[in-house]
Amino acid sequence: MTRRVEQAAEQLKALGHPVRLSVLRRVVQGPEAGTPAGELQSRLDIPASTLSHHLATLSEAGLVVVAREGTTLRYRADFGTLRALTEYLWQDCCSGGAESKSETKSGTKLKPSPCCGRD
Amino acid sequence: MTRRVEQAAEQLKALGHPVRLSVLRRVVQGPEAGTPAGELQSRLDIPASTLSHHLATLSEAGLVVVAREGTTLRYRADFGTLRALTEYLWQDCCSGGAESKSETKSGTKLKPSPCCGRD
DNA sequence: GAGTTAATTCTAGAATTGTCGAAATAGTGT
DNA sequence: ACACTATTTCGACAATTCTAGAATTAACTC
Repeated sequence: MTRRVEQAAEQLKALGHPVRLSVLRRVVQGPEAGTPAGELQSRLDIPASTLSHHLATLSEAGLVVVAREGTTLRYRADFGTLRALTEYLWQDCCSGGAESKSETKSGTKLKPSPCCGRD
Repeated sequence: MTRRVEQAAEQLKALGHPVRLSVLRRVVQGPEAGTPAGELQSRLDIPASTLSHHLATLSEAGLVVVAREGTTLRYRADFGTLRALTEYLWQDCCSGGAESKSETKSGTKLKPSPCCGRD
């Protein structure tokens, strides 16, 4: 159980909630400078305190970053973290599933995931 | 809050636990026919009932598939689901973070995620 | 059918998470 | 300092999740 596994699990868990996943999507698609918490709140239509709690979760997991601008707080995605997580997931868990989308030119059913033996 | 968001959240949540993430890694790297629950159990060194619970969670989320072979149950990864999830995560949440890895030939900081307006 | 092995389901207690109103904090303008 | 807005923190309760021992089911062998 390396540190990386724990970290990835924490981040995946943070994404594992409909509201938080929606928040992330909005934030990713929003302006580079970040999306104000208030805007997220009115779009998602949930109490501010609830949203704030979810934002804190995303933030603690390192998936979003916050910056104050006057009285409003702008949240933006941390693409570095996001990309690293997706890559981890892909490499360690998903790649090699060559069967799933018709057949690859080279033979069928190659052994999955190349990166092994380090957990 | 489309169905897809809910589903992706459920799957991400299932991955959001160190034990389950470890299980998935083992299963992905294991034999195509699937890895026996007992083998997972001895490797991870947790009570069988606890592991069984986690396997059920992964299974309900559609991330793994089970098949009986005599008295043993073999779990294997469902690469279709896994790939779809990774793709979803990448496209909707991560792509566009072009800054994170040096600079892409074409200009800097393009607007993130292409797929919008459907949540 | 009795015995054995593999794994799940049952059950229950502890711990964590989710929700949200009320109160507090931070920043801005007057 | 006061008022106003944006957002968080506090506090409390409900709901869910985690863990693991005990009981159970399933399949095989003799």
